[in-house]
Amino acid sequence: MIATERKRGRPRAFDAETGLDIALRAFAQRGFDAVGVADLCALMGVKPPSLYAAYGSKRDLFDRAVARYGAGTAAVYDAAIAQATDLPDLRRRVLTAALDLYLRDAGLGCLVISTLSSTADPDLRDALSDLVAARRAGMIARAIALGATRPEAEAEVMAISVAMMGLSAAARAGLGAEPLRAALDRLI
Amino acid sequence: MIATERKRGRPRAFDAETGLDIALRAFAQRGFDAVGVADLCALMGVKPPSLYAAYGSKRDLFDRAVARYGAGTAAVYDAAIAQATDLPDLRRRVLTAALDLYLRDAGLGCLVISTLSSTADPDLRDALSDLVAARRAGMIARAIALGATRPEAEAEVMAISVAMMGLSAAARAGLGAEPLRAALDRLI
DNA sequence: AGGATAAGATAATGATCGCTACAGAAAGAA
DNA sequence: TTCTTTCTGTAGCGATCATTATCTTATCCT
Repeated sequence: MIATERKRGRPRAFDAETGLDIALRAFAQRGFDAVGVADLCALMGVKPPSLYAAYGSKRDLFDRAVARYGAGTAAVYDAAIAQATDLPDLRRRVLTAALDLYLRDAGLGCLVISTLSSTADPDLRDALSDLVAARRAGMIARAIALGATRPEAEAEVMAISVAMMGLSAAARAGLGAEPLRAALDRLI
Repeated sequence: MIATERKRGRPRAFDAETGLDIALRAFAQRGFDAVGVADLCALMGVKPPSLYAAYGSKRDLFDRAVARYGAGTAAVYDAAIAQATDLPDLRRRVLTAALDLYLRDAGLGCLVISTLSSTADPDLRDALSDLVAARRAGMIARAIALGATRPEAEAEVMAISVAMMGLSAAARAGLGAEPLRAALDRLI
């Protein structure tokens, strides 16, 4: 633990990391647009000026939540992709890992996908779309490394991506774990 | 054509059916929440009081759009379900029919699924969720009639439903027709 | 023409949005 | 203590939300 030097001025009365987790949960559950600053403040037990001093803006807070989400899930996806032995195995590993993530915390779905398909902000959609495209690119590269042709790889990864969008939406819609796992078994 | 009896009072300056189509497009493209009454008025070339006089409320207008959408798509899905000969054929017929619908008009996605996964209104979500559940129930009944056990039928229909959610989200995200068709081929 | 009826536009309602000016409070530094 | 720095709460900003009261305009019926 780095010796947190005592800072000058009045100390913050809440933990910024805890607040970020709370925001991440709220954003994943209801999407960026549906979570108001007033909601976030109520959940964190904080007034708007404190939230803005700590995080900048609602969008900045969301971006930090996405970064945290990505940091927490990258290892899972990277491992699934790296360990895949062929195209069907890639699909199976990625989709089962994704569904496990989506079902955590009573079915939050994917923060990125959920907001991508629910926000009205074009800038935000573009940014999240880039994230999804980057993840797809990584899977395509791996599929090609496993011997697939580029068209094959692109089609397979698009199929995986579509399935992920469906699983995220279904998990967030409240569909239970067992039905979704049974359904996923049939998509693999 | 029924002889539209001349009504008393000042005649309406716009066509309510055309306006409903415009609203249907806007709702399917951007979701219920993201389309404001001001947007609808601008698209229809109408002022708010006229819109409210013609349709009641934003929610009423949306409900009428959903009814219209359902009336326009029910035949397609009913045919796909009725013509299916076994479980794989049911999936193939329903998903290809769905994707064709989703790709119309530069990728509107499904009005019901798009709004279901983007609105913050719990009442609206419940109503749309019931619509989706009803469609699933129809498919499950057909699957059982085709010889599947109930668990089999439920799992297969859930797989179809998850794929539909993914396809709708993907189409609305702007992914092209050919990549999506290639991906769908791999999910069948 | 004159009255009845209904749709038009203007303009405003209260509520909520993301965000912030301002002043008071709590800490270290002098 | 007094100064400086940084956070906190109050209270409110302008913008936008869905919705509507009011008045004017256009048409039918007598």
